This record gives sequence, structure tokens and C-alpha cells, in this order.
Amino acid sequence: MSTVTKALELLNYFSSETPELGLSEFARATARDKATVYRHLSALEKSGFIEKNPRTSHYRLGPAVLPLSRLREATVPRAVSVKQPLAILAQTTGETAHASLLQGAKLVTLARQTSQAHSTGVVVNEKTLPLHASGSGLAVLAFSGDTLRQQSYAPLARFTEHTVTTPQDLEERLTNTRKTGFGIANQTFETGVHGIGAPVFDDSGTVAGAIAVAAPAYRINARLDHTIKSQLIIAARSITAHWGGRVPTKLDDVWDEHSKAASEIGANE
Amino acid sequence: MSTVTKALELLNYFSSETPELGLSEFARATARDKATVYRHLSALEKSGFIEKNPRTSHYRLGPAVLPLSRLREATVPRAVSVKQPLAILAQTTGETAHASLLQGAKLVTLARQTSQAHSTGVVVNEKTLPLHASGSGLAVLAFSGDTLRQQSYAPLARFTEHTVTTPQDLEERLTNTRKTGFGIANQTFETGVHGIGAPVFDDSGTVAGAIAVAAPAYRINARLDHTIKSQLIIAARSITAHWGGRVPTKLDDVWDEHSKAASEIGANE
DNA sequence: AACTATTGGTTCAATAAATGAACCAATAGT
DNA sequence: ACTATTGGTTCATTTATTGAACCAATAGTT
Repeated sequence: MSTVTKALELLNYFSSETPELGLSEFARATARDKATVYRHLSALEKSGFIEKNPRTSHYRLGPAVLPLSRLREATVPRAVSVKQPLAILAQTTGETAHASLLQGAKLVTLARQTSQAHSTGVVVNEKTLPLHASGSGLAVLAFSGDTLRQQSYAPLARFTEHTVTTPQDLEERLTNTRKTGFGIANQTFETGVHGIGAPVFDDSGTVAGAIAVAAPAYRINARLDHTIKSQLIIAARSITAHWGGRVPTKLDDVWDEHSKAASEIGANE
Repeated sequence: MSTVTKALELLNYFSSETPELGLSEFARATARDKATVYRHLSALEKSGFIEKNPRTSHYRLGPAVLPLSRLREATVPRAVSVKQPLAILAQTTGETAHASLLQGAKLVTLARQTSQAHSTGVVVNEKTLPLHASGSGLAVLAFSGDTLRQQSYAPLARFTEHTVTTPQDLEERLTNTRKTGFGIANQTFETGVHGIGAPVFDDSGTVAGAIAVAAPAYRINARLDHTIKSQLIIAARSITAHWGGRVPTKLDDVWDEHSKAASEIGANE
């Protein structure tokens, strides 16, 4: 692993829960030598990626990320093109909508949108989602290359009693995801939370991220399930287009199937 | 210079004009070996700070900066606390307002706000402002430590016939800036553009950036000049407070002076 | 007040990682 | 068919990185 990578990895330890970390905390968290971490932190600080809280002399994210993010958005507008579809998604389903970006073997939160429709709802606080236990994760894995799938096998962490923890079970879910066009995470990440995800593609021709709707499990019924999926299709297609991607033909057909089957269910209710 | 720093420096070569760069372009721009640059780029790519445009195989900023920027703002809200004061500044002056962040020896654009008051106005497109030739730059230099001032002496680039290019002249301007509490850049950066800047402080106790108003030089008169300065004081104090900083007592007094002198000018017109 | 366990930060010999000249293969231009 | 680019790779040499041991300064305990 290159020095650069090691240094940049440090940035992943910041979170909304722990926005500041001390030198020793970093050294412990990374299991690296204090001097090494110190050098890395100093380098990051020099470049403005982190800064020291002058009071505590702990480290926190620095101002350098702000202009970069602005430029990134100017270059490849992503957050922008996600905003509106996500708002519609939250509004039409009355649940929490969530968009994430595939970054290496991680699914990073890009944006989220809660709904005021119900007095209770799901709050998505996780910065990164597990690939094997979230609706978004399954959606991404199902339509990504083998390399990513291999990587994700390594540690199948258990989150709830419903979490899939064997590669066999996971493969089965992925097959199902490919068949239906949706990643279903029924309380596999958090008890009581039912997530449905759809993949989003970009100009690289591969999966770039996912959007998902998370609802309290008790609120899921045929009608809501159908509404969510229909809206996910619309949103996923829109975002994919804006990101310069194309929905794979197979998936496109599967989603078309759903839209047709939709009218029948709708008629029955 | 550490490897990490060298790698991170590459990110500075991205701009809205050149959002994508090839390997050779980077090597040329940095005057480093191609293999070295390649390693750095690969490391940055691995961490998601840059990504390859699959068509051109050129590099551009990656998605990793987005969540970092979100977290930075959640941790130390800056852009947020700048927005409103900047809008008011643009509205009350009828000119273009601009906020920048001091990053190392650079002044990076954080936000800007144009006004619809006039059919013509100043468009601030520069990502970074020169310290010696902009209102913001003078404001920052005048209230920063010696080290930064020393650094900025190195190359005093000439932009217009009014640009100060000798350390002596610069020192004189800085003295004046300290006396008045404002950095004045009358066509020193761009012909026809008159800029007035004020420093902003953060919790480190030092200058963290600046805000400025840029107007066509021909529109500047005693009244507008006074309006701009009055509004700059309000905005700079507000932003400084939101960034957790304190306006130095001396500067505070100078600004108070201006507010008093203000009423007289107002009465005369 | 003394002791202990932290903290952030530094030093320097040992070592592992970064470097760059030379080398591909693939396009693009002439 | 030639030339000049491009992105990317290789490997011996060099140089920066590493980590154990070491500070000085706080914070907590007895």
C-alpha cells in the first residue's frame, strides 16, 4: 500500500459522530505507529485536507475539500442531478429516499431525503452502506463485475438475525435481484427497516451507485412495495441518464416487466 | 516534500477551465517523472479522489471529495454561514460579492453572489485570487502573520498597469489596509474593476479568508464606496462570528471609526 | 505531592517504498 | 511508412518512510 493511500485512508475515520480525532486515536484506530500517523496527518494538514482544532489540538477535516467538491460538481454534476429525483421519490412513497455512490468497494452516502408523510420514518445515518446487507448494496453487487463481488465476500458481517452471511445465500439474493431488478433488504441491516434499492449507472458503463427507499417493515404491503419500485425505476432511469450512463438492456426489460405487472396489481386493490 | 504532499498537489491542477488532464500533461505541468506522477495518480484514484474518464483515459476529480466536503460542512459550517451575508452584501451594494478561504498561501473562492441591480457588473471567475493584487488578498495579508507575507513577496506578478510589484509598495498598501480596515484593489488585478475586501477570522485566531465587493471602477463614488464598506463590516463581523473567530480589537476599533464617519458623509450627500 | 498513565510530538538507524531512465504497445498526424 | 505522441510498465538505484525509544506536558489517582 502506498504512503499516499495510507495517508488518505485517515480521512475515512472522520464521521459525523467523531468529527475530530487525536493523534493517538488515529494511531490506535489504524494500528500504525504514532510517528507514521503523525507524518501523514502533517502532510494532510499541509495540503489543507485536515486542520488542527487549536483548542484541543485534535484533527478535523480541513477547508481544502470544499473547493474540490465544488469543482467536482462543476465537472461531473452528480449531487445536483440526484436532488430532484430523490425529492420526488420521498414524496411519492412517503418514505425515506437515499442515494449512494460506489467508491472502491464501498457505498458512500451522496444524499438523502426524508418524508413528512408519516409521524415515524426511517433515518439513514450511515455514511457507508454494507454491500451484502442493504438494498442499495445488493442492487450494486448484482450488476457489478466479479472483482467487486469477490471483494465483498471477504467479511460478511452480521447486523441482524436476517443478515445473509454465507456467499451461497448472497449469490441467491443477487440472482433474485437480477431477476426482479431490485435489491431487497428486509431487516438484514437494521431490525424493523425494509430497504428496496435500484442500481444507477454512469458514463463508465458500469454501476456507479444506487438509490433506495427505506421504510418501517410494518408499513410494507403490496401497494407500497409497488409504489416504491415504480418510483425507483423512474428515479434510477433519470439519474442514470444525467450521469451519462445507460441502463443495461436486460435490466431495462425487467423494469419494463414490472411496470406492466403494475397495472394489474393496481386494479386488484 | 513528502510523497503525500506531492500527490495531493496534483489536485490543484484541476480547474473549471481544465477539469481533465492526461498523464503526460500532469508530468509536464509538475516537471516530475511520468512514472512518479503515474503512481501518485493511481494512489489518488484508488482513494477515489480522482477518476479516469473511460473515454479519454484522462483524469478528473473523483467522487471521494463529495462526502468529505459534506462532512466538513457538518463539522465546521463555512459555506453555509457565508451564504446569507453574501446575499445581503450583493443586494445592498448592487454589486458582486465574493467570499474566499485562505488555504496555505492561496486565496480560494468559497462562494460568490452577483446582483441584478445593474445591467452590467463584475463577474468573478477566478478560482484563486492573488494576495497582492486583490482587495481580499490585501485584507488577508494585512492581518496575517509574517510568514505568509514573506511568502507572498516572492513573485509579485503584474496584472495591470496599476498592480503593485515591489515589496515596498505592497507594504505601503498593507499599512493603509490596517489603517482603514479594508483592502483596496483599484484596477490592480483587472482593468476597470475596483475591489474592496475585508478579512474574516476563524477559531484559530488568525485570518481565515476574506469577503469582497467588486464593482466597475466607473461606478465607484463616495456614496457607493461608503455603502460597500459599511456592508462589508456587517458581513465580515457576522461571518467571523459564525466561523468561531474574533475580530482583532484594533480592527474592530477601525471599523467602528468608519461607521461613525459614515453618518457625516451620508449627511453631506 | 508524588505517582501513573495519558497526551502530542521528535529523533535516528534500519528498511521499505519512491524514483526515473529506458522500455512497451497503441494511437494520431504527416 | 514514418514520426511523435499518448498511457502505462519495469527494475536497479536512491531516497523518503518507518518505528522503537525518547521527550515534555497534562490529567487522573493515590
